[in-house]
Amino acid sequence: MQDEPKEDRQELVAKALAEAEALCAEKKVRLTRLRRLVLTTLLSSDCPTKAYDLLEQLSGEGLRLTPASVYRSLDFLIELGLVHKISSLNAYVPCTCHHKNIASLIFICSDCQQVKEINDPELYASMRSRFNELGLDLDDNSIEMRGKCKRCANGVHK
Amino acid sequence: MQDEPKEDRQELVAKALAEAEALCAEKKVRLTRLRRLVLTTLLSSDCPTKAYDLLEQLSGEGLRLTPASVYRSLDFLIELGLVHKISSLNAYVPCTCHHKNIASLIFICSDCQQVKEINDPELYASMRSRFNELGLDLDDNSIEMRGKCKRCANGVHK
DNA sequence: GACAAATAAGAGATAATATATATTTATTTT
DNA sequence: AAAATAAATATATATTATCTCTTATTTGTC
Repeated sequence: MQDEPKEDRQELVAKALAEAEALCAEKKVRLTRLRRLVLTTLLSSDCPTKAYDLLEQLSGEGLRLTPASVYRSLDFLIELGLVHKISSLNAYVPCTCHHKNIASLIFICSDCQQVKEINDPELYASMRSRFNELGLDLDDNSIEMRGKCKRCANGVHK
Repeated sequence: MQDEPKEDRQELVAKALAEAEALCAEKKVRLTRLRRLVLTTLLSSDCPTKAYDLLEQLSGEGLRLTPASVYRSLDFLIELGLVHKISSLNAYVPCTCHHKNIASLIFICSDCQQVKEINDPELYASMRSRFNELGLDLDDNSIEMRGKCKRCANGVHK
């Protein structure tokens, strides 16, 4: 959503990859070449990426790849919490919470389709407690919502 | 989610249809036969219904029907707010807010997949105001979240 | 009521998204 | 280096959704 610190993109990718490596080591699972490539591609993109776009981009890089392989890698990354699926877009984004294990909300701009992950423990807690009153037990990282991001609300596109 | 008043299902369907008629009249749009059938089918179901299940059910009733027609009807009903799409299930549910124009949250049980629409203006307002602080402007009826419903949290299936 | 305009539905094809299964290959452990 | 485990490939197919063009229906308007 373009309001991150203007740190170099490549640096951010490298940092996120290092975090992913560490997480996989900790969980004793393998960040294989394909999984790393998928994650890198997602991290390098400015917007949610579709499975078949991943397929195409990575195939372009000389890999021989099928949809199933891409989906398996995505599932792995999602399971680990490194990637989120945006159901309403059928697209995927890297997690930006740095694995602090904070439940987050996914905010999707209904104009520009960009995604912002909201870490707001206080808000989350108040939502969770309200749901508990209703007898409902909220899952972590399961909230997808739409609205206008700052830029679009201010009419950037108009 | 099976905790509604034990009013007769058919009565509820009839009531909802009457409300839909009224809404269409007010908006000067047409609740055609197909649209009414689609809505009736959704209202009559205990759980979110998939587009191709609608297709099959309605075809069973002697209609000649294609996917496009079903999707067109769904789009119409969604546009009017009479139906919600559950993106994470690729399925559709009738709106249960009786068109009081109250923004609601969609709660999906991650065990039984049933859907509960939560009308809680206070909670919604507090979320909206928190988002405003972040420069984000929440859309109405755009929130999809998952968790365990009362029954599943209590281990009904165990 | 007859007609033109607007709206909706039907037909048929196809696109986009995702999964299943069996087999092969690669990696880790022993 | 063999066995065990995990991952990837190949191939087929399932599921979800849209496009284009034609036909039917409804809604004013005369």
